[in-house]
Amino acid sequence: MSTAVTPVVLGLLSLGPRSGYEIKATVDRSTRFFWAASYGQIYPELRRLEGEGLIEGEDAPNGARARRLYRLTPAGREALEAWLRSEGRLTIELRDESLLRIFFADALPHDDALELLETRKRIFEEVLARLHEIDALPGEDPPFVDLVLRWGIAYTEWEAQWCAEQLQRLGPSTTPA
Amino acid sequence: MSTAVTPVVLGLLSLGPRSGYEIKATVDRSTRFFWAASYGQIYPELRRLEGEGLIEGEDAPNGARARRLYRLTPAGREALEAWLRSEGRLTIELRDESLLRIFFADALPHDDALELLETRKRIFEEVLARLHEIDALPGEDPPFVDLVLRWGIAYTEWEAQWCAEQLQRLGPSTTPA
DNA sequence: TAGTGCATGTAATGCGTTACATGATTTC
DNA sequence: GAAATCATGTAACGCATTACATGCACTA
Repeated sequence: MSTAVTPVVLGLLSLGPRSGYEIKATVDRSTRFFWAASYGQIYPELRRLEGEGLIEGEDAPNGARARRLYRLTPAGREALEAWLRSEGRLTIELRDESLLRIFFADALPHDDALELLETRKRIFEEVLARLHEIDALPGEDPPFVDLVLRWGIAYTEWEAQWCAEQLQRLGPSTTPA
Repeated sequence: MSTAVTPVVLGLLSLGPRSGYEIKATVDRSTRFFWAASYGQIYPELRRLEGEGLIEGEDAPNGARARRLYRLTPAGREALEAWLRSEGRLTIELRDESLLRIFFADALPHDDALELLETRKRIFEEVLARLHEIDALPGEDPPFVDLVLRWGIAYTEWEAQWCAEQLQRLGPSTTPA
């Protein structure tokens, strides 16, 4: 499980055979919210994993358009399960520029500082809208895939709610007429 | 505001003069939860900012131990305020391996999948303990610095709570005697 | 026929961490 | 006298994104 993309590739292939392009597309509407991956990582990784026998590729062109479908091998499934069960510290990292601004908001007049909370609220409301769109997409998801989507929605709602509460608490900003 | 460390350095110096070492130490018990910074970024950045006139350094050795204190210049304060008010997309990125595992947990037997939720819960409970320690540290924080600490505690509690609820919902795991 | 989506791939770039080097001071 | 902490700094490395190159297929 050497690189950070390895689990995403193995995991998505555990849900069914896919091409590199489809892996990227799936990442973009699912894991990218908490685990991003780019073409520059995916394609080299697919070849590496094939070389190691964890996945196998099969040419499946659409007409004259080249396309290569990958599927998990039994060894690949074992590697995925081993990763899911492995011990050791899990990376959980956040990089949140909005929060950083709020952290330093004492450098601003009070109303401008509240504006930062307003902005944060708006950001999460926009994310929430996008998550609802994804949720409305047809097709069943496996239970835990769905659970993580629920998490995304609940978390995003919590963030927006938190901002709303703080805005309330810190006094209605002196809105001009 | 060219690099990612710039706002942290300017922001922390807006709270009072500090050395590079102290900036790193402050980051490690405050912003690192949502905005990390390493020596490899901080020291070069301090010199760059001094060259640009946004901060100024003053030698303030402790005995024979070299030490250089930096403080914000008026231009630096303006740059900080400009950044706080600037428009454009804010980076908000999450990298959460625990969530990634839960996302792919359908590959495991149900009880092992629940184990992943248990692990996530424990992780956030540990973070919460560390945040409470930081909270108990003596000294007043500026209002918005404190607000972000409150956010950290509330958010972490929410995460642990969410795990607890899902564990409840998905059935008590068949705990062996 | 022009634009968008499907499909694969890589080179360059930038960014940030890790690890190391050095040395003084305080604490046990 | 050893270990931890204060203090500054950089080189190497790895990782991930960005941008580009290429070409087919479908649709408006």
